[in-house]
Amino acid sequence: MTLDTTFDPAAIEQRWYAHWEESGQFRPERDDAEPFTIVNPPPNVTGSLHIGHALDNTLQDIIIRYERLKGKDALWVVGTDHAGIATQMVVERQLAEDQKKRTDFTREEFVDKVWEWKAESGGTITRQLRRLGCSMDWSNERFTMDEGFTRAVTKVFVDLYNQGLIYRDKRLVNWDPKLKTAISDLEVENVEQSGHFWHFHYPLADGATTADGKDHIVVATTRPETMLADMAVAVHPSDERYVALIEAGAKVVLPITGRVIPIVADEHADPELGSGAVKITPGHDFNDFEVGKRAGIAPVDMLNMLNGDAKVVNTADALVPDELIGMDRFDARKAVVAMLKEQGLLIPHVAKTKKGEEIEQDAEPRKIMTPLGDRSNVVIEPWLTDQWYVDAETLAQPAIKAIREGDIEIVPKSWEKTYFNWMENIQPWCVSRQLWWGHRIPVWYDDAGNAYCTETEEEAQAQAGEGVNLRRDPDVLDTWFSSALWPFATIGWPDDLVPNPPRHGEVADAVAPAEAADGGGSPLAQRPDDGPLHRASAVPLPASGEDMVPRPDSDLARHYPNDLLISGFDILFFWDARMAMQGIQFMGEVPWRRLYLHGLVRAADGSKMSKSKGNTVDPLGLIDQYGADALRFFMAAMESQGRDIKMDEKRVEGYRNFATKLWNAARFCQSNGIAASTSLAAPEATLPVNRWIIGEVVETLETLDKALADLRFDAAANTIYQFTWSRFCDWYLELIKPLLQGEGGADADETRTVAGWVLDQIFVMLHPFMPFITEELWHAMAPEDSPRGYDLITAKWPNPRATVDTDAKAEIDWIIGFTTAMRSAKNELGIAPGAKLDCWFPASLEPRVTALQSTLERVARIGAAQFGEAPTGASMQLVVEGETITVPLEGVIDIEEEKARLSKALEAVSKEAKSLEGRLGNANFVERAKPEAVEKARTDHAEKSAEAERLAAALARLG
RNA sequence: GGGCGUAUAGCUCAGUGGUAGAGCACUGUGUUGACAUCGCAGGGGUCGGAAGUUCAACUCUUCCUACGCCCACCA
Repeated sequence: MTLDTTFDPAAIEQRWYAHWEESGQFRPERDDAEPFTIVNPPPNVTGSLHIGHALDNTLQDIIIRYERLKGKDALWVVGTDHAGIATQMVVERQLAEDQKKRTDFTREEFVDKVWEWKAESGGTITRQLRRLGCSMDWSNERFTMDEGFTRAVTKVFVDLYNQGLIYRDKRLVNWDPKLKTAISDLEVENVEQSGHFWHFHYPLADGATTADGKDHIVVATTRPETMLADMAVAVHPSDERYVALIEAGAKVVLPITGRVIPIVADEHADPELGSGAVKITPGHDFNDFEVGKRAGIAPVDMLNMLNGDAKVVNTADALVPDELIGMDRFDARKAVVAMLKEQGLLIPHVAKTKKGEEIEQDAEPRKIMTPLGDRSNVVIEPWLTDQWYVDAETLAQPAIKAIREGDIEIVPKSWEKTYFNWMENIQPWCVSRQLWWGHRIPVWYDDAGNAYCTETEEEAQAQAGEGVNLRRDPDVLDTWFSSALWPFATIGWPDDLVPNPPRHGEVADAVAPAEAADGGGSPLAQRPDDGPLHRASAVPLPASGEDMVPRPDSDLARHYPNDLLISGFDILFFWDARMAMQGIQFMGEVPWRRLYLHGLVRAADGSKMSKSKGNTVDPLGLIDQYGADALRFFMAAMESQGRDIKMDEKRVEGYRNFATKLWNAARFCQSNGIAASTSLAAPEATLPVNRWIIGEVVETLETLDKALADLRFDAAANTIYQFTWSRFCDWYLELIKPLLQGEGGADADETRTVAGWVLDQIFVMLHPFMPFITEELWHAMAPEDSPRGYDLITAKWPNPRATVDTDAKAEIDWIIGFTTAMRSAKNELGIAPGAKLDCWFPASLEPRVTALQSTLERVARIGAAQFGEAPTGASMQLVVEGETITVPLEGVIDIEEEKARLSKALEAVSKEAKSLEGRLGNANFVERAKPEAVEKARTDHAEKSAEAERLAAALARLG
């Protein structure tokens, strides 16, 4: 197949991707091969491919293609996430366009609508991943709400419940008043906003006074409206101003409503801050909640004055003024301040104007760290509700240990500290969400409020007793609760679990696979923990992995633990850490051996890309313009560990040029009768240039393997780039041109064979980075008479079985050195680059130069070669590896220019020689430095001195 | 307040205990059949600052400065 003169990525990308996928090559049958597994972070089903996905998936695809080429049973698990809040919001927005809202429908109707939406629009991102060239196993594409996954989620919830690791609790949660759901700590973003800081008086009850004779206590707050739900004023137990009040059991009268509340002693109050007294609103502040509990207030008794919309409602004591009821929290804030002011209890803040005048304000302006919901972007309200919590602290312990003991390697290592810091201070994880779209919590309540947590309603009914009225918990689970199961629930858990063989029995494979796979009499039905599910104790049971194990022949057994997880550091806590916890809990083993964390792709100016800022770069646009291969190569080349990537479109363009370069090199080979070889081993070669390039392949391969083993994507990409362009194209192809142009013969045959072999090695080594162009060329360059029987994607990684030929390397290095010196000298002296110049070589070089005559004529543009003592007179002199080559140029060059050129070179070399001389003259260096360093300094010095002498001599000859 | 990261050529970034590299940009030059999405040659950096360790520091240590990120707290 003759290659087109231009390379058109769009034309080949679609064709090859479809072919790979249709022919099942993303996961070829390799039952006997060593498994290698990566699970893809499931993108939100609502998502479309953004630049961060492009990075994340390119890196994974490079590794998975590399491992596949190395012959492993490489599995890249793919699927999408149901993305509870995000998806529900998308569908609600769609309803809003028709002037409808979620609550116009029943829950079932709405959920059906979401499924409809998913069926129609949920495939966007998976199509886009294909455009990037990602070689995932689509035959097992999963969804976090598909049937099997749902079973896994339910089982995990029930198991954790039975183990006492999931419980229901009444406490403050982060409440999103816009989405009207609880969210976890991680979904809250703390943003600094300008706010106010008010001070006011709480009059002391019963005529009491403070130690300094005041009849009130000053409190300060940024949220005055919550004072209506205050339940105490706290002071530090050792605060002299208030000890007497505490001892006397003094109280304060809450302004506006006149409710009398106690003064309590609590270490939380900082005597150094303000008055040292702090209002306590246990129902609306996380710190106050704790203080309240210490003061003996049970959560059920805590006053709550807001509803789910963050509007004022009556507290339990009905002590909210009527005119505030129904008011939004921010309006209530203004109203409360106005009331306090009216009662003369507001202490004005004295500020200075720019002119130095003092003015009074109601409050001190202040920067306040404000909690915002990451989805809704509204201020989060601490709100007292019943929610389901996961005992994250217990689950975290083995996950911490796994990193400490090296069961999981985090790359780059610097992230370990962040991981430990978070895991060691982990808080209970609120997993219930007041949404309709998601995994419904598998808990049923009877009319008395007893909870039954079972996998099915039937089981719950059985437990509750026949005829008992049951009502299912309306909440769904946090999306991350389900995605935490991704590494094992996508590959057969829990269906492929079988009871652990008896520990004392010598028969390890007691369970026949066939029997285990049988659906009806599944061993699952007799699992040991069958039976009453209301466990009395909260003592953790053994992890499921200890009594149930993966069936030996299953994917679950084979591909868990996964080998590697690649994710952005931004989901380290959300997802990675939770996978570590759940993986260990349910599989008894870490989810993956290595965790690679990459950074963010930033805009060209270094700012964070965001839709609202309008500075996003669309990866699909880049693919359209430069090709998927170029974008992928960019991502790889820019991915150095521990650093974000700044978008640089010029660089993407550069890698498009690289693809074009390779295309043209292939065209050149093709037009010269070179076909890519099908031999794994390097061909036999006699010519230095061929022996040299084989050695270069060997070295490149070593460097590349090392870089990929270390997950140094940048080093890997640069290695193959540099070899292809600077070695193969710039030198090897130029050096073999004269050999190809002659009559033919043995040398030409050998060269065609070697060139074809090297080309083949490039295709394979480059394939993980640029899968499309390499697959295209790999087929196009196959010998006419023996087309490839299989595709590059499932070909074999290079194994040249050759070594570096040092003699050949020395010779080619000399050619490169001589050619470069010649070109440079000509350029500096203003001699036409094409001018063929006769040269006088030292007699010692006669054999080499004679053998290389045609090559040197071509690349270095030499004319006649003569040997021995050069004639005197105006000449250009080249010093190459310590030997002088004279190029007589009587009448052609300006002798002064040549002198200047040589002087400059001499100066540079002398400087280096002198520096080395100084070092060698330092006794401390010679005595204390490593012997290799001293030896190297000696040889370098000898070399530089010799070169300096040569240059000096050359200069002298010019008079 | 705690933690992490970054600072190297005009720009974007690699890098190593032994006197600095790439791509782009820039300058000069070249189109007698692979490629102008190209070739050849070249200019350009006291490696953020200070001190220390060392025979030797861009590299290791400490401190400082600037920028960025994460976590916590601010009643």
